[in-house]
Amino acid sequence: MTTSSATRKQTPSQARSIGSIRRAELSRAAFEAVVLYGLRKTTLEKVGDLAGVSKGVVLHHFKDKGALLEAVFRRSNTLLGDAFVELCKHADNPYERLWAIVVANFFGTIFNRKVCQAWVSLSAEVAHSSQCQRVQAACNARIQSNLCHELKHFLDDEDTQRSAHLLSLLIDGLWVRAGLQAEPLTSANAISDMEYAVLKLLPNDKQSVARHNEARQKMENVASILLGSKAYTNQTFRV
Amino acid sequence: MTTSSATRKQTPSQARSIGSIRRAELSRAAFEAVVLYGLRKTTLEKVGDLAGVSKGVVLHHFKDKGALLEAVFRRSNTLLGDAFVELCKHADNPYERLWAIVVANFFGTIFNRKVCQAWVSLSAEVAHSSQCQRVQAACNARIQSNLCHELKHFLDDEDTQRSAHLLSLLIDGLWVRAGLQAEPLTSANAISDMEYAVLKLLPNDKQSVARHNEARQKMENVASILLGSKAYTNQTFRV
DNA sequence: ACTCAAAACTTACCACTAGACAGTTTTTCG
DNA sequence: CGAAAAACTGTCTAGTGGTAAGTTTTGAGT
Repeated sequence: MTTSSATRKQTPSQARSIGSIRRAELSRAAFEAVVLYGLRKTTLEKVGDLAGVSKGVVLHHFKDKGALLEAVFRRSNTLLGDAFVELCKHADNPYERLWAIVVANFFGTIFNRKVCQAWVSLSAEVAHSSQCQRVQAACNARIQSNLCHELKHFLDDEDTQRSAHLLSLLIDGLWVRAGLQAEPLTSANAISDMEYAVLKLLPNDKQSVARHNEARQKMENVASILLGSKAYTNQTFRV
Repeated sequence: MTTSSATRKQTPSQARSIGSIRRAELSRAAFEAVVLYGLRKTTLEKVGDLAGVSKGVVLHHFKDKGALLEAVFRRSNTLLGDAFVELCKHADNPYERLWAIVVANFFGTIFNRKVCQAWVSLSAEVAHSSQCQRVQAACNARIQSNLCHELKHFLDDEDTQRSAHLLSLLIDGLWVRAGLQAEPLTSANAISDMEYAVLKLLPNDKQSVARHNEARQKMENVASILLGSKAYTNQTFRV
């Protein structure tokens, strides 16, 4: 009773407080602003405008600009993680789960020049916040753990660790490139690069290659249905 | 001030104009500022202070802050390239030249948390400038071409291209990680990751492994002598 | 040595931004 | 209802990027 008095909000149908809703709106608007204008030209006022409120409101919900960007960063990573979880529900074996990870990271809706640029900006911006370093570390650890969980079906312990690490590095590399490179880096290209790496790191006899191919195509299909239908585009990373 | 008049004296052997000297000084100071304070807190005034001049001077030599950061970016990439060229002079075969590329990118003097953080910040900042996109593209092309030139001794054309691409992606990934990760990523770790990748992508029979190992150690030695002695540390990326 | 124009530099200034703050409206709940 | 908490607004300040006008230094031509 006394403990719950801290969170005094209790609208039975709506669990979230207005504050948390606003914070979500604002971090979404902030991400949009970074995508639209670039980090350097993203001001609190523009974020407020995009959310339909005044600049002051932004600072009322986030103690400073850093905290706002921190929230955006956390939110982006969460969404990326969610995409993987969603995709994983339709993956039935190690091959498919492996490709669920890859496809979740590179599917067209969230993998494009502007978004990757924003991601790089945010990462750089947020690097001094120890809070965000933990988020980032947790995110990397999660991806790596997910990769390990699947790769161990194909490799021994030592190689599983190293390969998972390499693949996660490759993912980061592709995101940076996509953000910096002038000519756009398509999802197909990125996934193809990952495929080449996977086939070099894992057993690549004829049968394995075929199963990887099959799994990749299935997850790409699932992704295009899931991310296309579910209004993921409007809700999250629309550009 | 006698000091300022002394610095402005130009010996006939020095062909460079005062302007280009100042620009070099300023871009060096700007890089230092980004490393010290982070991009967000790097102001023209601080850059001026680090270079011992007023803010106005900075804008006199660079039309705006973007142009300054652009110069810093170009300068960094040039220095990285020079390190490779320097190293390459002591490499006598494809193995050693391959490891010259790797070692040049990851040797301790220039590969550390602060510098990588600065690199990521700059990359993100500069992504909108088409001028810098060309610099970046040229830089990537150069690394990839260098890699191809050596890899083709071990692989067919198709695999050479793809492997070179993968390795250059891996380099970017490692730089980003080094910048964002809380716990520092050592040169040894980075080079070890590259080694694992190289051995998976290239022929990895006993003899090849031995020659790679030998080449890696030689280039590491050369690097520690070259970069240590030549005051590279003071001149360029001192932290 | 003198002139004078260009280059280097300084200073004063403007528009805008992050952030603080005090005051006002709206929600929430006893 | 009514008071307290939360949401919100407008205003103010310190700082920042950028401009422009003015001052000093440099150096090439006479």
